[in-house]
Amino acid sequence: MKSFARHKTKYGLKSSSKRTFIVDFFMKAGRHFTVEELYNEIKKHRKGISYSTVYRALKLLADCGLAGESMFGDSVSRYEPISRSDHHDHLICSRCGRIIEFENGKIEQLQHNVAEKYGFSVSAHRLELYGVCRECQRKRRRK
Amino acid sequence: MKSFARHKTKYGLKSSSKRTFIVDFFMKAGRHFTVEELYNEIKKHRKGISYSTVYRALKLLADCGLAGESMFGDSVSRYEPISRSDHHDHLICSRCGRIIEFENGKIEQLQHNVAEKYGFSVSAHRLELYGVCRECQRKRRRK
DNA sequence: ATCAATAATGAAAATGAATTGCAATTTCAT
DNA sequence: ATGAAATTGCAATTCATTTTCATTATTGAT
Ligand SMILES: [Zn+2]
Ligand SMILES: [Zn+2]
Ligand SMILES: [Zn+2]
Ligand SMILES: [Zn+2]
Repeated sequence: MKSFARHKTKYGLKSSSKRTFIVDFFMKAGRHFTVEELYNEIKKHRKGISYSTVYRALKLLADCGLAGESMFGDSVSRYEPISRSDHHDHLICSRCGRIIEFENGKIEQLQHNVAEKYGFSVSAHRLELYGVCRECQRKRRRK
Repeated sequence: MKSFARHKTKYGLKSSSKRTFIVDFFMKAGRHFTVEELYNEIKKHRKGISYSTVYRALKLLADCGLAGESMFGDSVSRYEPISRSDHHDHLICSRCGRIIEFENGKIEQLQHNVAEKYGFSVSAHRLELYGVCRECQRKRRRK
């Protein structure tokens, strides 16, 4: 990832094949991971990378702004790659864990209005809709 | 609280003056508390109530649907009394911790539309705007 | 009032994810 | 190649949450 290289210089980091592997894998995957999920996934593809290293790589990406960190109510942090100014919110299936991303300009605008009304200077927000996804609803019906 | 008494019966609970005190205090306070905050607050008004008891009372209220539980990104659960069908969302000041509640019907409607589009059956949602509140912005300017 | 059954309580221990300390290893500019 | 500095693995620590368990309190029945 070119942008990670940029940050690497900026923060005086040294390169490491392990971290590179983690970063590449994560950025390419383009989906959400807990530290443990990413650790387990990476373990399948390359031996000898510890949990700590995965953890620190994700933290680093989050600090660099290349990864977003969020907790969907279960006290476990989840990370996802941030392409570049691609904001989105989440639909989370309580049954199967599926995470769907969406973006709604009108909602964003209305949020802005609300913040303005209270004199708030908003730097971030999160909108999460919890429920049951279409597939899980179907499964349930068939039973 | 009448509704708590109802649930007490339903769940085969016995009454206890300590728990009653906690529940009353919490429901009347009408604001957000972490377990520790409520514990400390209650300690000022009545001796001999342990952290465990406060913790369990809050959990119970949450199970009964009389308290809402949420985590505002700092990995600490916060509880707030739920009057009855009073949904609202939050503005959270990252500097002073102030929590402001708001409700916006248009946003709620748009959320509903989004869920529908993806075939999601939504049971809950959370919308949190993080930033700096009006007061903190003023303080900062004066410095 | 007494008794048994069961819930509530407090204090300590257990949990579980996040985070850190540290010695060993690797990177990299010189 | 050398040394300063970063990276890594593993164990240890942190910190809120949750559970355990011995003790106490509540409730209904006798
Ligand atoms: Zn699902
Ligand atoms: Zn996402
Ligand atoms: Zn503030
Ligand atoms: Zn609230």
